[in-house]
Amino acid sequence: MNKLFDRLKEGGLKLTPQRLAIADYLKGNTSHPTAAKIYEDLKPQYPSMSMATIYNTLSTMAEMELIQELRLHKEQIHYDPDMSHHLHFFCRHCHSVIDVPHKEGIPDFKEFEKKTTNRIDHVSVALIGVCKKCLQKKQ
Amino acid sequence: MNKLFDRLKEGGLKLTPQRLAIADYLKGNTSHPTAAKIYEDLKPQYPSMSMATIYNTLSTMAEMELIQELRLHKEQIHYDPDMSHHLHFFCRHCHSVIDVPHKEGIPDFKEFEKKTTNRIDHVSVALIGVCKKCLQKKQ
DNA sequence: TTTATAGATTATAATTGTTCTAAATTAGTA
DNA sequence: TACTAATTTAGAACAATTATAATCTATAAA
Ligand SMILES: [Mn+2]
Ligand SMILES: [Mn+2]
Ligand SMILES: [Zn+2]
Ligand SMILES: [Zn+2]
Repeated sequence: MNKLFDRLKEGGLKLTPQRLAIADYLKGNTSHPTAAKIYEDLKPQYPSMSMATIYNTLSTMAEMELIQELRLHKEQIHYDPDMSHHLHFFCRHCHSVIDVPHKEGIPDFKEFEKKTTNRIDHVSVALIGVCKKCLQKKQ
Repeated sequence: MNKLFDRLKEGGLKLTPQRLAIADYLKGNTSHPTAAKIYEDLKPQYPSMSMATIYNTLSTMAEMELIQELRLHKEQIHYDPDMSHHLHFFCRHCHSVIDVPHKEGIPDFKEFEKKTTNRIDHVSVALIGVCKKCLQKKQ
Protein backbone atom coordinates (compact mmCIF):
# COMPACT_ATOMS: atom_id res chain seq x y z
CA MET A 1 0.00 0.00 0.00
CA ASN A 2 3.04 2.26 0.41
CA LYS A 3 4.71 3.09 -2.86
CA LEU A 4 7.91 4.28 -1.18
CA PHE A 5 8.25 1.00 0.67
CA ASP A 6 7.46 -1.05 -2.44
CA ARG A 7 10.20 0.74 -4.32
CA LEU A 8 12.71 0.01 -1.58
CA LYS A 9 11.70 -3.63 -1.88
CA GLU A 10 12.14 -3.53 -5.64
CA GLY A 11 15.56 -2.03 -5.07
CA GLY A 12 16.54 -5.20 -3.25
CA LEU A 13 16.71 -3.58 0.16
CA LYS A 14 15.73 -5.39 3.34
CA LEU A 15 12.35 -4.54 4.71
CA THR A 16 12.94 -3.40 8.23
CA PRO A 17 10.42 -1.93 10.66
CA GLN A 18 12.44 1.28 10.70
CA ARG A 19 12.26 1.70 6.95
CA LEU A 20 8.56 0.97 6.94
CA ALA A 21 7.98 3.49 9.72
CA ILE A 22 9.87 6.19 7.83
CA ALA A 23 8.13 5.35 4.55
CA ASP A 24 4.75 5.48 6.27
CA TYR A 25 5.63 8.74 7.97
CA LEU A 26 6.56 10.34 4.66
CA LYS A 27 3.68 8.98 2.60
CA GLY A 28 1.51 11.91 1.58
CA ASN A 29 3.32 14.14 4.07
CA THR A 30 3.36 17.75 2.85
CA SER A 31 5.06 19.25 5.91
CA HIS A 32 8.63 18.94 4.59
CA PRO A 33 10.01 17.50 7.83
CA THR A 34 13.64 17.51 8.90
CA ALA A 35 15.47 14.40 10.09
CA ALA A 36 15.14 15.66 13.66
CA LYS A 37 11.37 16.05 13.33
CA ILE A 38 10.97 12.55 11.93
CA TYR A 39 13.12 11.19 14.75
CA GLU A 40 11.08 13.00 17.37
CA ASP A 41 7.74 11.90 15.92
CA LEU A 42 8.74 8.25 15.56
CA LYS A 43 10.38 8.07 18.97
CA PRO A 44 7.26 7.05 20.94
CA GLN A 45 6.71 4.02 18.71
CA TYR A 46 10.37 3.28 17.97
CA PRO A 47 12.31 4.45 21.02
CA SER A 48 15.50 2.72 19.94
CA MET A 49 15.67 4.19 16.46
CA SER A 50 18.85 6.08 15.75
CA MET A 51 19.36 9.32 13.86
CA ALA A 52 21.84 7.42 11.70
CA THR A 53 19.03 5.15 10.52
CA ILE A 54 16.86 8.14 9.69
CA TYR A 55 19.67 9.75 7.69
CA ASN A 56 20.64 6.46 6.03
CA THR A 57 17.10 5.74 4.97
CA LEU A 58 16.46 9.28 3.74
CA SER A 59 19.72 9.30 1.80
CA THR A 60 18.87 5.99 0.20
CA MET A 61 15.41 7.21 -0.75
CA ALA A 62 16.86 10.40 -2.20
CA GLU A 63 19.42 8.45 -4.23
CA MET A 64 16.61 6.30 -5.58
CA GLU A 65 14.75 9.51 -6.41
CA LEU A 66 11.81 8.57 -4.23
CA ILE A 67 12.04 11.75 -2.19
CA GLN A 68 13.83 15.07 -2.56
CA GLU A 69 16.22 16.81 -0.22
CA LEU A 70 15.47 20.51 0.14
CA ARG A 71 18.42 22.60 1.18
CA LEU A 72 16.64 25.87 1.73
CA HIS A 73 18.93 27.18 4.44
CA LYS A 74 22.19 26.14 5.97
CA GLU A 75 20.68 24.89 9.20
CA GLN A 76 18.76 21.79 8.22
CA ILE A 77 17.75 19.63 5.29
CA HIS A 78 14.02 19.26 4.68
CA TYR A 79 12.64 16.13 3.01
CA ASP A 80 9.76 15.96 0.56
CA PRO A 81 8.10 12.82 -0.80
CA ASP A 82 6.36 14.91 -3.47
CA MET A 83 8.51 14.46 -6.56
CA SER A 84 6.22 16.47 -8.83
CA HIS A 85 7.59 19.72 -10.17
CA HIS A 86 6.72 22.39 -7.65
CA LEU A 87 8.45 25.19 -5.75
CA HIS A 88 8.85 26.04 -2.09
CA PHE A 89 8.29 29.03 0.11
CA PHE A 90 10.55 29.19 3.14
CA CYS A 91 9.72 31.29 6.22
CA ARG A 92 12.91 32.63 7.68
CA HIS A 93 11.27 33.16 11.05
CA CYS A 94 9.74 29.77 11.85
CA HIS A 95 11.55 27.79 9.13
CA SER A 96 8.33 26.31 7.80
CA VAL A 97 8.25 25.16 4.20
CA ILE A 98 5.16 25.63 2.08
CA ASP A 99 4.46 24.19 -1.37
CA VAL A 100 4.07 26.64 -4.22
CA PRO A 101 2.17 25.33 -7.25
CA HIS A 102 4.36 25.76 -10.25
CA LYS A 103 2.97 26.80 -13.60
CA GLU A 104 5.83 26.98 -16.08
CA GLY A 105 7.37 30.38 -15.71
CA ILE A 106 10.95 29.43 -14.89
CA PRO A 107 12.98 30.74 -17.79
CA ASP A 108 15.34 28.43 -19.56
CA PHE A 109 19.03 29.02 -19.55
CA LYS A 110 19.90 27.23 -22.78
CA GLU A 111 21.66 30.34 -23.98
CA PHE A 112 23.89 30.41 -20.92
CA GLU A 113 24.66 26.73 -21.35
CA LYS A 114 25.60 27.16 -25.03
CA LYS A 115 27.69 30.26 -24.51
CA THR A 116 29.59 29.01 -21.50
CA THR A 117 29.41 25.21 -22.03
CA ASN A 118 28.64 24.76 -18.37
CA ARG A 119 26.03 22.03 -17.94
CA ILE A 120 22.94 22.91 -15.91
CA ASP A 121 21.33 19.90 -14.25
CA HIS A 122 18.80 21.65 -12.11
CA VAL A 123 17.34 25.10 -11.56
CA SER A 124 16.63 25.64 -7.90
CA VAL A 125 14.05 28.27 -7.04
CA ALA A 126 13.13 29.16 -3.50
CA LEU A 127 10.83 31.91 -2.27
CA ILE A 128 12.19 33.36 0.94
CA GLY A 129 10.04 35.47 3.21
CA VAL A 130 7.82 35.53 6.27
CA CYS A 131 4.77 33.29 6.54
CA LYS A 132 1.24 34.33 7.35
CA LYS A 133 1.42 33.07 10.93
CA CYS A 134 4.67 34.86 11.71
CA LEU A 135 3.37 38.08 10.16
CA GLN A 136 0.32 37.94 12.43
CA LYS A 137 2.39 37.25 15.53
CA LYS A 138 4.54 40.30 14.95
CA GLN A 139 1.60 42.66 15.12
CA MET B 1 38.59 55.11 -3.86
CA ASN B 2 36.89 52.06 -2.35
CA LYS B 3 33.15 52.41 -2.14
CA LEU B 4 32.79 49.54 0.32
CA PHE B 5 35.24 51.13 2.70
CA ASP B 6 33.65 54.57 2.33
CA ARG B 7 30.30 53.10 3.27
CA LEU B 8 31.73 51.49 6.36
CA LYS B 9 33.11 54.90 7.28
CA GLU B 10 29.71 56.49 6.72
CA GLY B 11 28.23 53.82 8.97
CA GLY B 12 30.36 55.13 11.81
CA LEU B 13 32.65 52.13 11.94
CA LYS B 14 36.30 52.37 12.77
CA LEU B 15 38.62 52.21 9.81
CA THR B 16 40.95 49.39 10.62
CA PRO B 17 43.63 47.86 8.38
CA GLN B 18 41.74 44.57 8.49
CA ARG B 19 38.53 46.15 7.22
CA LEU B 20 40.39 48.00 4.50
CA ALA B 21 42.13 44.82 3.44
CA ILE B 22 38.85 42.92 3.19
CA ALA B 23 37.14 45.79 1.37
CA ASP B 24 40.03 45.99 -1.11
CA TYR B 25 39.99 42.25 -1.59
CA LEU B 26 36.29 42.26 -2.41
CA LYS B 27 36.29 45.36 -4.64
CA GLY B 28 35.43 44.25 -8.15
CA ASN B 29 35.98 40.63 -7.17
CA THR B 30 33.76 38.32 -9.24
CA SER B 31 35.09 35.03 -7.84
CA HIS B 32 32.52 34.71 -5.02
CA PRO B 33 35.09 33.80 -2.38
CA THR B 34 34.38 32.03 0.89
CA ALA B 35 35.59 33.30 4.26
CA ALA B 36 38.30 30.63 4.22
CA LYS B 37 39.55 31.78 0.80
CA ILE B 38 39.70 35.40 1.89
CA TYR B 39 41.57 34.38 5.04
CA GLU B 40 44.05 32.34 3.05
CA ASP B 41 44.66 35.08 0.48
CA LEU B 42 45.13 37.84 3.07
CA LYS B 43 47.32 35.74 5.34
CA PRO B 44 50.67 36.66 3.74
CA GLN B 45 50.05 40.37 4.25
CA TYR B 46 48.07 40.11 7.49
CA PRO B 47 49.37 37.02 9.26
CA SER B 48 47.64 37.87 12.52
CA MET B 49 44.19 38.32 11.08
CA SER B 50 41.58 36.05 12.61
CA MET B 51 38.71 34.23 10.93
CA ALA B 52 36.45 35.96 13.43
CA THR B 53 37.43 39.32 11.95
CA ILE B 54 36.70 38.05 8.46
CA TYR B 55 33.28 36.81 9.50
CA ASN B 56 32.52 39.90 11.56
CA THR B 57 33.42 42.21 8.71
CA LEU B 58 31.53 40.21 6.11
CA SER B 59 28.45 40.04 8.35
CA THR B 60 28.58 43.77 8.92
CA MET B 61 28.91 44.43 5.20
CA ALA B 62 26.01 42.09 4.45
CA GLU B 63 23.83 43.79 7.06
CA MET B 64 24.64 47.13 5.49
CA GLU B 65 23.72 45.61 2.14
CA LEU B 66 27.15 46.29 0.67
CA ILE B 67 27.71 42.65 -0.24
CA GLN B 68 25.52 39.57 -0.51
CA GLU B 69 25.85 36.21 1.16
CA LEU B 70 25.28 33.33 -1.23
CA ARG B 71 24.16 30.13 0.45
CA LEU B 72 24.36 27.84 -2.53
CA HIS B 73 25.18 24.69 -0.60
CA LYS B 74 25.35 23.70 3.01
CA GLU B 75 29.12 23.60 3.21
CA GLN B 76 30.15 27.22 2.87
CA ILE B 77 28.87 30.72 2.37
CA HIS B 78 30.11 32.58 -0.71
CA TYR B 79 30.36 36.37 -0.68
CA ASP B 80 29.62 38.69 -3.59
CA PRO B 81 30.24 42.46 -3.71
CA ASP B 82 28.10 42.69 -6.85
CA MET B 83 24.72 43.84 -5.60
CA SER B 84 23.17 44.14 -9.05
CA HIS B 85 20.40 41.73 -9.90
CA HIS B 86 22.01 38.63 -11.34
CA LEU B 87 21.90 34.88 -10.86
CA HIS B 88 24.50 32.26 -10.06
CA PHE B 89 25.60 28.97 -11.49
CA PHE B 90 27.07 26.56 -8.96
CA CYS B 91 29.30 23.65 -9.96
CA ARG B 92 28.65 20.74 -7.65
CA HIS B 93 32.02 19.22 -8.47
CA CYS B 94 34.48 22.04 -7.82
CA HIS B 95 32.09 24.38 -5.96
CA SER B 96 32.89 27.30 -8.22
CA VAL B 97 30.31 30.04 -8.57
CA ILE B 98 29.75 31.77 -11.90
CA ASP B 99 27.66 34.86 -12.59
CA VAL B 100 24.66 34.45 -14.85
CA PRO B 101 23.41 37.64 -16.50
CA HIS B 102 19.79 38.05 -15.62
CA LYS B 103 17.29 39.28 -18.13
CA GLU B 104 13.98 39.48 -16.34
CA GLY B 105 12.32 36.14 -16.78
CA ILE B 106 11.83 35.18 -13.14
CA PRO B 107 8.08 34.84 -12.78
CA ASP B 108 6.35 36.88 -10.16
CA PHE B 109 4.55 35.22 -7.34
CA LYS B 110 2.08 37.99 -6.53
CA GLU B 111 -0.76 35.54 -6.90
CA PHE B 112 0.76 33.20 -4.32
CA GLU B 113 1.31 36.10 -1.94
CA LYS B 114 -2.29 37.31 -2.27
CA LYS B 115 -3.85 33.88 -1.94
CA THR B 116 -1.77 32.74 1.01
CA THR B 117 -0.83 36.10 2.60
CA ASN B 118 2.70 34.85 3.06
CA ARG B 119 5.16 37.67 2.36
CA ILE B 120 7.89 36.95 -0.17
CA ASP B 121 11.01 39.04 0.39
CA HIS B 122 13.29 37.39 -2.06
CA VAL B 123 13.24 34.86 -4.87
CA SER B 124 16.41 32.83 -4.83
CA VAL B 125 17.40 31.18 -8.09
CA ALA B 126 20.45 28.99 -8.44
CA LEU B 127 21.55 26.99 -11.43
CA ILE B 128 23.13 23.75 -10.26
CA GLY B 129 25.29 21.68 -12.55
CA VAL B 130 28.81 20.88 -13.67
CA CYS B 131 31.11 23.58 -14.99
CA LYS B 132 33.02 23.55 -18.27
CA LYS B 133 36.33 22.72 -16.61
CA CYS B 134 34.96 19.80 -14.63
CA LEU B 135 33.19 18.44 -17.72
CA GLN B 136 36.49 18.47 -19.63
CA LYS B 137 38.37 16.75 -16.82
CA LYS B 138 35.91 13.86 -16.72
CA GLN B 139 36.58 12.94 -20.35
C1' DT C 1 51.80 62.72 29.71
C1' DT C 2 48.66 59.60 31.94
C1' DT C 3 44.10 57.59 32.24
C1' DA C 4 39.68 56.28 30.60
C1' DT C 5 36.64 54.35 27.39
C1' DA C 6 34.51 52.22 23.64
C1' DG C 7 35.13 49.53 19.89
C1' DA C 8 37.83 46.07 17.28
C1' DT C 9 40.70 42.09 16.98
C1' DT C 10 42.38 37.80 18.43
C1' DA C 11 42.70 32.93 19.97
C1' DT C 12 40.04 29.63 21.33
C1' DA C 13 35.87 27.25 22.78
C1' DA C 14 31.18 26.14 21.72
C1' DT C 15 27.61 24.98 18.60
C1' DT C 16 25.07 22.08 15.48
C1' DG C 17 23.42 19.34 11.64
C1' DT C 18 25.28 15.73 9.36
C1' DT C 19 28.46 11.87 8.49
C1' DC C 20 31.43 8.21 10.02
C1' DT C 21 32.74 4.10 12.72
C1' DA C 22 32.67 -0.16 14.80
C1' DA C 23 30.08 -3.34 17.38
C1' DA C 24 25.67 -5.60 17.90
C1' DT C 25 21.47 -7.09 15.84
C1' DT C 26 18.40 -8.58 12.26
C1' DA C 27 16.24 -10.11 7.78
C1' DG C 28 16.37 -13.27 4.44
C1' DT C 29 17.80 -17.72 3.00
C1' DA C 30 19.04 -22.52 3.14
C1' DT D 1 18.13 -23.81 13.19
C1' DA D 2 22.18 -21.62 11.52
C1' DC D 3 24.56 -18.65 8.38
C1' DT D 4 25.74 -14.31 6.34
C1' DA D 5 25.40 -9.94 4.55
C1' DA D 6 22.83 -6.02 5.41
C1' DT D 7 21.17 -2.98 8.77
C1' DT D 8 20.83 -0.64 13.03
C1' DT D 9 22.72 1.52 16.90
C1' DA D 10 25.35 4.65 20.08
C1' DG D 11 28.55 7.59 20.11
C1' DA D 12 32.58 9.90 18.05
C1' DA D 13 34.13 12.84 14.42
C1' DC D 14 33.62 16.59 11.37
C1' DA D 15 33.53 21.37 9.70
C1' DA D 16 31.67 25.89 8.97
C1' DT D 17 30.10 29.33 11.65
C1' DT D 18 29.20 31.81 16.01
C1' DA D 19 30.16 33.08 20.74
C1' DT D 20 33.28 34.34 24.45
C1' DA D 21 36.59 36.66 26.96
C1' DA D 22 41.03 38.70 27.02
C1' DT D 23 43.91 41.95 24.70
C1' DC D 24 44.76 45.74 21.82
C1' DT D 25 43.97 50.36 19.53
C1' DA D 26 42.57 55.03 18.72
C1' DT D 27 40.82 58.80 20.51
C1' DA D 28 39.40 61.79 24.12
C1' DA D 29 39.44 63.56 28.80
C1' DA D 30 42.06 64.78 32.93
MN1 LIG E 1 7.02 20.22 -1.48
MN1 LIG F 1 27.71 37.24 -8.49
ZN1 LIG G 1 6.78 31.57 9.80
ZN1 LIG H 1 33.51 22.63 -11.67
